[in-house]
Amino acid sequence: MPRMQARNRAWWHGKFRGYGYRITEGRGVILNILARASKHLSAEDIYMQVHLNYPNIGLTTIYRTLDILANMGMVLKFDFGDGRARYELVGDPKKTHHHHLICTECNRVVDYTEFIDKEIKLLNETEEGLSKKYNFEIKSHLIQFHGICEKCRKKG
Amino acid sequence: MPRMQARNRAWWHGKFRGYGYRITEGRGVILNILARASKHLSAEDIYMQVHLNYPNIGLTTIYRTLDILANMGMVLKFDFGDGRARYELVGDPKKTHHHHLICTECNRVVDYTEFIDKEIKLLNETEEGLSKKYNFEIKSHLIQFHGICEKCRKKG
DNA sequence: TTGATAATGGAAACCATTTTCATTAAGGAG
DNA sequence: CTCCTTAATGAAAATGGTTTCCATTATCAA
Repeated sequence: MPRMQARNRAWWHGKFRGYGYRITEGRGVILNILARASKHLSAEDIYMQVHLNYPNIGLTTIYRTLDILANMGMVLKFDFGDGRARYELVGDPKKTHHHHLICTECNRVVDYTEFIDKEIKLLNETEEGLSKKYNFEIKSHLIQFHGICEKCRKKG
Repeated sequence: MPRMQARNRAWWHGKFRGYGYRITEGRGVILNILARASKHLSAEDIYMQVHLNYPNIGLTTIYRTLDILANMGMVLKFDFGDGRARYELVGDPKKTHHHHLICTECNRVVDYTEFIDKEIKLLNETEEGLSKKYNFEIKSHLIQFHGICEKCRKKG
């Protein structure tokens, strides 16, 4: 693997440095793929894309990188019920805050951003109330709706 | 395993019949344990309790029963992030509707029922809107808050 | 440039869950 | 109640996503 050029500092270098992590080519590649797709990728999805251009980067590195990214809050990890975790890069909260509609038959996932304003308001109130009552430091929330998607409804 | 007495019909027999499932001792035992605990049990938790009095009921049966219970809507299946699914018997919605606060450090789970009224209202509106817009038949929702619990905060 | 050590990859381990398959038992028909 | 079809079961094996191990490589502070 070629040596990283220390010259061009990518947007994510600062954050990595702040956490004491080293800057490596593999991490950059994974972040770029996440940034390009930005939604719903499984570890293997990422691995396959990485492998096209960097066949010597292993699946283990994908998992390890996703793990530290999740710990840094740079990616969100989801479970849509199909036995593999999915990862999304966290972007500008105002633009990208969304939740998921998950089809329990075909596992299709629809992102929605509607009704988010009201939702955020309620969530903030709830978080505040819960934090006080249970002395819980709330870091994030998860909202999903489960049901049958359009295509599966038509099928049967 | 002794033959089931057909005489005393337990509360769940009707539902099972309706779905074409047979009434077996193992299923009754599992349902009783779920009804007694009613929260957060993993398949193995249930297996261990079952095993005390019914050592010939296998883990496979636990999984299979939980699966059909979930399909019938009699139990909810949760993922609290520790790699094993948890199951809760569904009770009277008005009494038992609750969501979870999950500690990302120790995996402790707190149930909360506060703020549920407002939440339900918003949820209903959102579900209605989403159903129309995406032609999605919404069956259920999942709300979780993640953070650090009281004990872990004190630890440091 | 160098040295300490973090990061890596490949293989093996892990472990919750599912599948297989031979056996048992539920429950409708008679 | 008895018979018979077939759903349900248990033990063992398989599965498959994720993690661990460990020897090697590469980052980066000095």
